Formats: sequence, structure tokens, C-alpha cells
Amino acid sequence: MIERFTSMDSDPVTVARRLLGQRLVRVHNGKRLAGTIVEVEAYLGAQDRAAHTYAGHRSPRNESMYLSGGHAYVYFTYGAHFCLNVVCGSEHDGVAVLIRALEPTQGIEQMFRNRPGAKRLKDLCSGPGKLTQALAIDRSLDGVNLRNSRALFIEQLRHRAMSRSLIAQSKRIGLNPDETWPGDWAQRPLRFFVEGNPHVSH
DNA sequence: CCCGTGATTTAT
DNA sequence: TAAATCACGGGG
Repeated sequence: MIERFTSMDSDPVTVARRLLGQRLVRVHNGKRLAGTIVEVEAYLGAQDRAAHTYAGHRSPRNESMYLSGGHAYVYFTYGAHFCLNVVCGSEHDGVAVLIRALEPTQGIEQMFRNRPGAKRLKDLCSGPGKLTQALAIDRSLDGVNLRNSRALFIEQLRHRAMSRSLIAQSKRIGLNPDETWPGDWAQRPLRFFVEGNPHVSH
């Protein structure tokens, strides 16, 4: 019996590390689409220049990032892409983990149909916008509870976090260069990925 | 390297 | 009201 991953109450760095190696599952039109999480980023809330909740900012877009740990925060960006975050901590914290890449494990044929143009398995889920397209994740899933939703959830494949030697760290992707950012927020090693896994984003 | 895309945020 | 920004992806 496979259990759900439910330990999202911790800080986003802890949750980020624990999410690596677990399985994201989407059930859409009666089909199961799933993949192993291989790359994530932590966003630390009011103090974090790169977080949507920086300085306590609130808007219709980011409202669900203030829900309690275990909810989904899905937003639309660059006129084309959806990104999926796992909200962490307690209600009002505004902290989350961005899911950046998956290794596809189930429903792969449907994922290719969802992403016309993708040729190789590696093209399917190797980026935050790619994986939401492959798994048919959009704003209709914003705010769902990943602990009890039947449409979107996370299965716990391993009880302990992945071994430290398999987890690599780096600065987060796609942020403004440091000179425009007071402090070192753009440089902090808040991206975590499975060392050597070919499905990590490029 | 460049550029489309459009919601959101920030400047005027 | 207008302009800039953006946790991106795809194509050279």
C-alpha cells in the first residue's frame, strides 16, 4: 500500500529535500500521469526577494500561497506557462517549493500527446512549464489540498529523504542578476536536484 | 543568441 | 493609463 506524502508542515528547505525521489501524480480524464520528482526550488516568503509573497504582498494570483502546508499554488507566467508549487509551513507563512522537473514513470504516451513537439522522454518534464503541460496542470488546480485531492497528489516512495550524496544544490534558475537585488537572495543555494539525473532542467 | 506571450506589478 | 517585469520554452 503506497502512502501519500503529507509532511509539508516544515520549512521549505526541509520539504524541498524530502520531496526529491517522491512521486507526483495527476489523475486527468480517468488516466494516471505520474513522475518522480528530481528537481525543486525553495521560496522563503516575506524576506525572500524572489518569492511572490515577498514583503507580504498579496493579490488574487498568489492568495493560495498563504494557505497551510500541503496545498497547491499554481500560477501562470510569461503568457504561456503554468508552474506548480507545494505550499509549506503554516497558514499565512507564504512559503513554498516549486516543482521544476520530473522523471516520467506513468502515462507517458498521454504526456507526449499533451506536449506536441516533444521528441525524447527527456523533453517531457525537464522544466516547470513542461511538466505542468505534460500532466495537464493549470489554474483550475490552484489551491487544491494535495493531502486529499483525487486529481493531484504526491505519493511517498521513500520514507527517509534521499541520501545526501545524491542531492546537488545550486542557486535558483531564472532570477534577476544579483546587482539589482539587495542582499544575496539570487545567489543562495535554494535549488535541489538529483545529481546526474537526465530529467533535470537545462 | 533572440523572441512570443499575457497577467501582474510598478511607474507616471 | 502606460510601461516594465517575469520562478519559461522553443527555435536558431
